[in-house]
Amino acid sequence: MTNIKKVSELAGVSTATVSRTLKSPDQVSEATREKVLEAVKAAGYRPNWLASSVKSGRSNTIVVLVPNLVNPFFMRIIGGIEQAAQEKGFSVLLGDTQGSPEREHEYASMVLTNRADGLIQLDHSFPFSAADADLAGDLPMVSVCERIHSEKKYPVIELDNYAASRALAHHLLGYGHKHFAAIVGQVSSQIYRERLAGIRSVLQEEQIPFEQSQITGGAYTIEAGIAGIAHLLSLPQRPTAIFCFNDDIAIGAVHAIKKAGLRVPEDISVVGFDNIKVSAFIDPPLTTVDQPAYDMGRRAVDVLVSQIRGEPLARSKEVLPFQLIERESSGPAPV
Amino acid sequence: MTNIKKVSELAGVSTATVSRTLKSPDQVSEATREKVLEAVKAAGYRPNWLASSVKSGRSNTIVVLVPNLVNPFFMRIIGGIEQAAQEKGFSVLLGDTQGSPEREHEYASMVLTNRADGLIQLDHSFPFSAADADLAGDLPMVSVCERIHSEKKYPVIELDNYAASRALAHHLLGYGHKHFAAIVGQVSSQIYRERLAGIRSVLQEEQIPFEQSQITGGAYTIEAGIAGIAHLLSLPQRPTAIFCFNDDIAIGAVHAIKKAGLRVPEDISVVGFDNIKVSAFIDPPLTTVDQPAYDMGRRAVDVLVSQIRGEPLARSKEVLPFQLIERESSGPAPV
DNA sequence: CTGTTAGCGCATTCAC
DNA sequence: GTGAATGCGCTAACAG
Repeated sequence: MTNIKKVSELAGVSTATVSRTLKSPDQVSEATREKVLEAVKAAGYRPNWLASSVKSGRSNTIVVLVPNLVNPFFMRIIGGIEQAAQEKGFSVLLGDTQGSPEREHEYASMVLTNRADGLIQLDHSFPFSAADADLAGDLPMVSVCERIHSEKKYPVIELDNYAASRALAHHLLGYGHKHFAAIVGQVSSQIYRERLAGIRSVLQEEQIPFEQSQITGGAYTIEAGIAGIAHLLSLPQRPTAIFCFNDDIAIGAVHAIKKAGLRVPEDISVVGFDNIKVSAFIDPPLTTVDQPAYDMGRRAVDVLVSQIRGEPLARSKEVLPFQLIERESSGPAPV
Repeated sequence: MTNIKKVSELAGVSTATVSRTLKSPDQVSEATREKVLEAVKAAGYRPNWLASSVKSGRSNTIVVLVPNLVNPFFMRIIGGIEQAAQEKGFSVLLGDTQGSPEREHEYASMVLTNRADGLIQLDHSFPFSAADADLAGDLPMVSVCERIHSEKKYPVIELDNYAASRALAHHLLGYGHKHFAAIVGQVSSQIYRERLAGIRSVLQEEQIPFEQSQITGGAYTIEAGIAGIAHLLSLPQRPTAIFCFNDDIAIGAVHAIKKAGLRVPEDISVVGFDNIKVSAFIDPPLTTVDQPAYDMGRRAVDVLVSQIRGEPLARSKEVLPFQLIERESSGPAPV
């Protein structure tokens, strides 16, 4: 272990001077600076990050809690987080929770133990358990996509889900659809409520019924899309247009519809949310709502870091713009 | 900041006793243990991770270098890494390099500065630059999928690419194909060479020509698959079977072939590598080679952690089994 | 501009 | 079984 002391001896100066040479070179004379830098090089010295962090009390690290690593939508968010974090001198600790409260708790505790300075929550079950009530006290935390259930207000970066689902509904209405259905993701969530409310508001304006039996699903997975179609095709009134609450669900739905011998969009139109990469390349390409995932990640870091620095935050809710991407999985209602 | 001293005062004992109560409770009498634990609870004390790590000199953290977060294959590996790391008490720092040598360098340096104890490389360009020659000296490091170019031998967890591509080639030969092509990923890589060698070996046995003009591509992306098809369809002799070097390329290829008015597999068979989730649900479902990504991640952690602990490693190369998944994107050669 | 001193929070000697 | 003292590696305050 080559430490600062060894370098100081090598350069014939004090350890303080070595430290200064590296942290604030302008406080050191040209001559000694050169001497020190040479010694640093000769010794192959790198300052021990752990030691500096103990002093400052800050780890310049943030934890990202994500329910599922394989969802490309989350990963695009994390890409934005990573980029922004690096620009600000922060590292990213990955917290794959798999939806487990114990794991969430464990990762959240890292902030309490100075292992990290703050938390970005891509899941939405915080505060996880009763055991975390204390812990939730004063954590620097930002939520992406989903508001956090807690007395304390945490900032949130989200999409205008209400408006986005209204846009999708109008898009499908424009094609003359009258029989709708939805395959949703996690039910106990803000997203679920807002998107459903958006759809309902439009259909009510048009006096089109939308019953509970037309809503199915429960997970953001391809399998949920397949199972959802199985259910919906068994209904007495088969829907001609289906809202899928993310693109994975939509991919499963398209797959199942085609497997059942029906066509997309001639028999059934399918629309999704997220605009993941592959959505443009399946058959048919998916009509979906583009979410600026990368930017959401970047903004989350901005907000979190100012929280960590104790700066007052301008607004606690940030709504990013969406974009309706019309592709070929939606079309005129069958006659 | 509630520190160990505050707790010791609250419990009326020394800081050493508090420390012991938490680290090795059996060295403390029942009575004082209870007293201390009560004080810990009352103060809401959590040991400062940074401080303990300075002492031990180990951060129990590993860095994962990944070229691209959106590739679901990598993310499955990282899922395995995360799981195994957590079981062993390690945290995972995410290093999204985007293929940039500067970033790779920066992340690799973290190990030198005690910010992390070791490195898992999912990319394969180490040692990144000349500047890293020193750095490469004695880094605990494991490579997944791809051997590292360096004098020093680093352990590697990989697939038997040679055998896997031979299996694919035999599969296609069994369907009577005689005109082959390949859309490859990164060219300067072990994977490229091994897979191509596997294909070549089988085709040579059958006296089937395989020229350089039948090999195209250069990136592991959907776009590369599309561009590859554009090239291959322009050849005088159109191939009837195409090896894609990952599923993303294959998805692009299938998309482009259908867009050109041809059918998969009736006109052209397409096979991939990786078996990412969505491959089973596109139209047609993809014939591909399943790589045990999750297990690869787990094994990588096993090997890395024993390296960190200074244990001698049994073997420096570990080859995991593959599985040929036959689906509907491959079929009889057109007559 | 530079060296000395002190201390971050904790864990590990070594005494008792 | 417990406490006092020491030091991890580094940086900040204070002298000079």
